[in-house]
Amino acid sequence: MVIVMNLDERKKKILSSVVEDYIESAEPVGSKTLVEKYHLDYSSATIRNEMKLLEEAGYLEQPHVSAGRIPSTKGYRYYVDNLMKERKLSMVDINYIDNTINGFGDTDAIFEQIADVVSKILSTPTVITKNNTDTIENIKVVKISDKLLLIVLMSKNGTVKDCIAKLTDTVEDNVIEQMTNILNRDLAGTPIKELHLALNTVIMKDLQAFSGIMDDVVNSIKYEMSKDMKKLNSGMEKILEKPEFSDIDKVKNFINMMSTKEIIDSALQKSKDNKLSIVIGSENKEVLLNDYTIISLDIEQDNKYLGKLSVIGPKRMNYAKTISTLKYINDKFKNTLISNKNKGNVKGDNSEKGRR
Amino acid sequence: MVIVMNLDERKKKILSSVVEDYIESAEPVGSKTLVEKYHLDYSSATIRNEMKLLEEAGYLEQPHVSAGRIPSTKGYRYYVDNLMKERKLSMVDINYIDNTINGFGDTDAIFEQIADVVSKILSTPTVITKNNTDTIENIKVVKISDKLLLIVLMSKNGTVKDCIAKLTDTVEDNVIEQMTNILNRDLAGTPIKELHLALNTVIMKDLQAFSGIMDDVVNSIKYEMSKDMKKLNSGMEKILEKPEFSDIDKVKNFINMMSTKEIIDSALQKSKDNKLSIVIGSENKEVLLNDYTIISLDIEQDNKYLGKLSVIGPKRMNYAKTISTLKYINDKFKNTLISNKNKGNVKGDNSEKGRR
DNA sequence: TTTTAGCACTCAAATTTATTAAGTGCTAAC
DNA sequence: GTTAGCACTTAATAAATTTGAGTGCTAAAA
Repeated sequence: MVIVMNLDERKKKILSSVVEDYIESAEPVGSKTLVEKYHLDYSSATIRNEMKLLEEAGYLEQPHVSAGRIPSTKGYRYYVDNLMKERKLSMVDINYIDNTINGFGDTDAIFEQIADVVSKILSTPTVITKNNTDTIENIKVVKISDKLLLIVLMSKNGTVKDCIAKLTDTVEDNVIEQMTNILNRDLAGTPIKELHLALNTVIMKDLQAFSGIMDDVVNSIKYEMSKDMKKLNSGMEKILEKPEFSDIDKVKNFINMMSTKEIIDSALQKSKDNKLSIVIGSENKEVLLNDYTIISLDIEQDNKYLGKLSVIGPKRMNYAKTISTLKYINDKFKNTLISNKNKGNVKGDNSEKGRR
Repeated sequence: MVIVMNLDERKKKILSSVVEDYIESAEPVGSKTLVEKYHLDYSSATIRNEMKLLEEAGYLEQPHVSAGRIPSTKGYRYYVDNLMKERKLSMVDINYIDNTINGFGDTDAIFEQIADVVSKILSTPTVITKNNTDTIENIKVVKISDKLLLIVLMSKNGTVKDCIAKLTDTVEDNVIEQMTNILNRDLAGTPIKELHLALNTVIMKDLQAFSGIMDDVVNSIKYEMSKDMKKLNSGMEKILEKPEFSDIDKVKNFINMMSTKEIIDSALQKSKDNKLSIVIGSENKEVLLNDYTIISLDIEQDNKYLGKLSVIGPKRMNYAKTISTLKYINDKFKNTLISNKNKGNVKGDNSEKGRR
């Protein structure tokens, strides 16, 4: 679909240098800088001619005539697709991730930890979108005290979510059992995003008799499931330090945009096919996001799609580092977290060794 | 301790008008504005003389010689203590609160809802500090599946908190029972803030035998209890619109300050004696907070102290509205939320009526 | 044909200067 | 005690000036 120009080696080198310098410095890059800093064995005049051609081909832009060049969306795209070198995550970052994400708590808690860690490392807001195509597999209701029930929802993909229901009346054990059975019968297999609706139907159809208790239980479930379908993470403190946010209006617009669920929602729905999706600047249909890049990675486990981890920042973001961070998190996630299969196996291995 | 000047009626009226106008407009208030807007039956020259006296007495300050006056910390203090009229919360706000806070979820979830609502109404960041002098009353451990335990912690004050522990090995029912008994025996009465320490002791002393499972359980509890002892709430979007944040450095400093746990921590510990505490500007020992006011209200229920609800904003905050909002929340809280006694009573009343 | 030195030109950003308007303090009269 | 009137101060705004980074083009060199 997109026609990729054939760039000769020198042009590639120049483009890649401009992108990398601009990512680092946030200043338009001039011909002199390129020659000096990136040891291009040509005079600045030659580089200037090349840059002009690159601009005419749409890879670079010039904020104004007496400024250096900055990459265009097309330039970033070419860089990401063809020029960028994979880089390994630094040991500092690896250690930080390993020591911070501990796998305690329910799925949401772990997602939150991940978003936190990614924000810290990349100095960027991070959003986690949970998979709401996942379906309910099993519901348990546990009586904690006279008027407190604990409801545990387990999904097909193995995530766990629980909520507390405070009852207005006391309730008999056998009532709880009946209720649990009905809930399981009617709700098993329901996609989480349809749970809201399904609960209404269930109440109408089969749970009239329990209406007193059910209101409390159902409302608790609804509330728990409805909240933070998208988990927005701060990371704001650090992104504000970036030079693109030296303008107060940009700060406000960005913060507002990030708080507008609809914008973020629609932006994140794009990447359906690819596990790693990179949407740069004007590639994003939402105009307000045209100055930003969103990089998302599907989080999977045992080939089950659990959700999407997305990073939102200025187009001038460190693509290489972002991608390697996301990938590292995903690898870690696959092997250690939420499911305990592997953790169990490791222990199993140890005990076998011990046995001989 | 503080010497309160005797201000005559005219001075009081002027001071109160300056404070209220400045709270509304964020601009230094001049003598002419006062005469016109607040119908003071004197010429601007007279008002100027009075303002000069008020400044000399320390109630007002002048940003520069050709500007109007703004209230000093002492001026705000006098206003809050002596001049401010209590105002009722508007019906719009009351409805918003009533419709948004629903009482579902555990204590943390409800606190979060409250912080959210307060932020929205006051356009200000809101912090909730949980009472960590509360003690553990009862611990329940529920087996959800082979390798999943649900641990429910109930405190003396009636708050509930739960966490999920993922086990590395399967566990027998009777083991869970034994473990639960030991946990309850050893931990009942432990203050929540000492739980971390106490857990270590318990493991050392009585739970050696269960070490395999306990690690997971204990870590889960620890993690759950350690996180968000202070729940910081955003509300940032809206506070940024206020004119004091038109300077980008102030924005950054404020956001950084709010993210620095220690500062907020120490600032909130002040108000020990009073249920409603107001710390204005330089009354705050933390220098970074000298431009801000913190208003906190103890949240209580059945005379039990559950935590503190605090609002942080510029000195120029709407004191009357903030206070009435906090009070309304607290009243609501006392009667409806967390505990279900009242809710139960209401239903009971209904059924009695129905019975006749 | 490709590269480069050299120079005129452009334009944003920084700096300086001028203008404006809001508000005061003081004096002298009411 | 109050107030009209006026000189004075100063931040904010606008306008003018300077500076400097970087370009594009031309013509000569490789």
